[in-house]
Amino acid sequence: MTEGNTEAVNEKKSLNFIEQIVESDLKEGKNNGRLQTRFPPEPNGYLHIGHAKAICMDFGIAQRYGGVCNLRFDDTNPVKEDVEYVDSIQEDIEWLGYKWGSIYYASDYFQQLWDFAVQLIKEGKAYVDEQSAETIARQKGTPTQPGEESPFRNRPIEESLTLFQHMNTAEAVEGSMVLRAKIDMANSNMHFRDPLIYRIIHHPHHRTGTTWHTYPMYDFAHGQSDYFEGVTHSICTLEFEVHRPLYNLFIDLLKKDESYYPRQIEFNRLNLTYTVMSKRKLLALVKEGLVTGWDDPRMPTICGYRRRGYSPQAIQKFIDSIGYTKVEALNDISLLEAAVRDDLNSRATRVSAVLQPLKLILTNYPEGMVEEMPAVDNPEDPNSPTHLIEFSRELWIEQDDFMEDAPKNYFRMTPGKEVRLKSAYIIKCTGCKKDEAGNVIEVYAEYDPESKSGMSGAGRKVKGTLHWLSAAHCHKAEVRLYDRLFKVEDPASEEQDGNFRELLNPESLTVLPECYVEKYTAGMAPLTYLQFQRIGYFNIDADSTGEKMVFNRTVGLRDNWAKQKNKN
RNA sequence: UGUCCCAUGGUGUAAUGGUAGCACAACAGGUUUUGGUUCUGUUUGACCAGGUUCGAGUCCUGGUGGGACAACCA
Repeated sequence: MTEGNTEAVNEKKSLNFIEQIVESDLKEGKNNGRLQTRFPPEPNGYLHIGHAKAICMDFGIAQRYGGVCNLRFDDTNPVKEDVEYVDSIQEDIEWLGYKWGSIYYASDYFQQLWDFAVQLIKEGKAYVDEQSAETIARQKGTPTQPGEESPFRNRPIEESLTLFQHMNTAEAVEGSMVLRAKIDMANSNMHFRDPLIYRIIHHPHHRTGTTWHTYPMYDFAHGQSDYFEGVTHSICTLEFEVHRPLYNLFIDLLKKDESYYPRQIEFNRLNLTYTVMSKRKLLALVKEGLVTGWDDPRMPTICGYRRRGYSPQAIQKFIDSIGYTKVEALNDISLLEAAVRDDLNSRATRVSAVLQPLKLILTNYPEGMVEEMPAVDNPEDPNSPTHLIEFSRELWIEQDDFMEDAPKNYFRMTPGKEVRLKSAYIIKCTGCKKDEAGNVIEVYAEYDPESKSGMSGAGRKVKGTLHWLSAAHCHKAEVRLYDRLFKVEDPASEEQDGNFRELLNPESLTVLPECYVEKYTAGMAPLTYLQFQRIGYFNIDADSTGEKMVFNRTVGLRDNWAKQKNKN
């Protein structure tokens, strides 16, 4: 008999609806058995966690089914786009752990798209409209009322051809004319009511400079770009559902080969409680200085989470847990926090830090004596290394860890009770000193020399265990605590007339400039994953200098005491 | 008075016509040199009405509720 069978390996995970489609397409031999996806961001902002969901789908599904995923910048609107974003997008995808096959730009296809547009004009399927934007909008009708046809709709083909050429010259006046596809002004799908496919823009393009003066719109670029590249599964979010018929229509006009047809599939966006995901709003927060930048640790951007101390694995785990469906969901932030705690529990190095310091004096510990106590880097790892931490007569503990009159279920320092100092001794609290105002300024205790960790006397049961730092052997540090960016659960739904700024949580950032941290952290690089024992997960900020280290709180530890305290 | 999409515990998500399960959250307890981790247990669910079927969360019809669509944005 084989010992310890492989049962666990067979653990079946159900496929999401997109995986099912891909699997069956592959099985049926569609597209000659090819799988090709693309991640198509517009380089007009930094990537946020909603993009991470798309990235995990686009790159992940290609990986799982032996396909390829390319990165394509959807750069058809030079007014909003910039190379700054092109660079940050690549950095963020790589940080998340994905590799693209090739990098493409929609702007690579400007000539092909132009030629296709010319072909449509020649076939009488497109025309230049010289009406104003307002007039065209009015003629569009409404979702419940049909539109009316433009007076230019049936102008001679030659005229449209000439005007289209003119649209691409420096002399063309922005807004004076557009190219429209001639489809059906009465169609119930608004996107079929002679959609605009080219508009005049003189703003220089980040890649093509001033070569072009007229640029294709999304609907005339996206599907065609997919087609030119050979994308088989064009996966996007739900709001593009109504664009799909138009996507297919242009593909049909382009198609030369029965064996290949790209397919658009839509899934639900990622929405998170207590934050916003709209690029417009995130940009406003940055531009107005309401946050420190795109990488402010309170931002839902990839670079924000990175700086906050989230690991790529934690983000992937979260996205895996919320799944892909067609239901418009609002995901609770606690799912994200659970994922990062779970990941960091095995990843983070444990160190001691005191955020709200209170002096503790061990009155029977010899003055001038210093011991080095071994501390485990990560107790989750059986092979974890240890490091040494100095112990002496004067220590820092947390203010929260002492209470003069304590309730019964308080396991920490209170006169007459014993607690353990982690990795050191069991001590008994003997009293405290207060200032005139009654604030506790020093706590006193006696240590039991027989109870040092590792000695036989250390075995006795003591309910509370505290972290500590030797006052003479630690470093000062600044610690930044972060809370939810918005004070309401769903700012997007509660905002009215752009007042989302008023919904910001005024206490989303708390800076503690006078904290203490173990010397062990001194040589560590920014982005090191740490756990401040008994407090939470923290990360070293890039603002750290040799003089003073700066830490960001990623997420607190689960805190059952806080819950109990509130019940008392 | 349109077209399309969606509806399973508090939240998110499974099941592919055959015992409604999982994760998070919540609650109770065991273990613990982190009030962490871990382990055990508990509470909570099919939008409504019809129909098809031996059998419907699943298929059909009609309602109800939510969302998307009227940018020279993507």
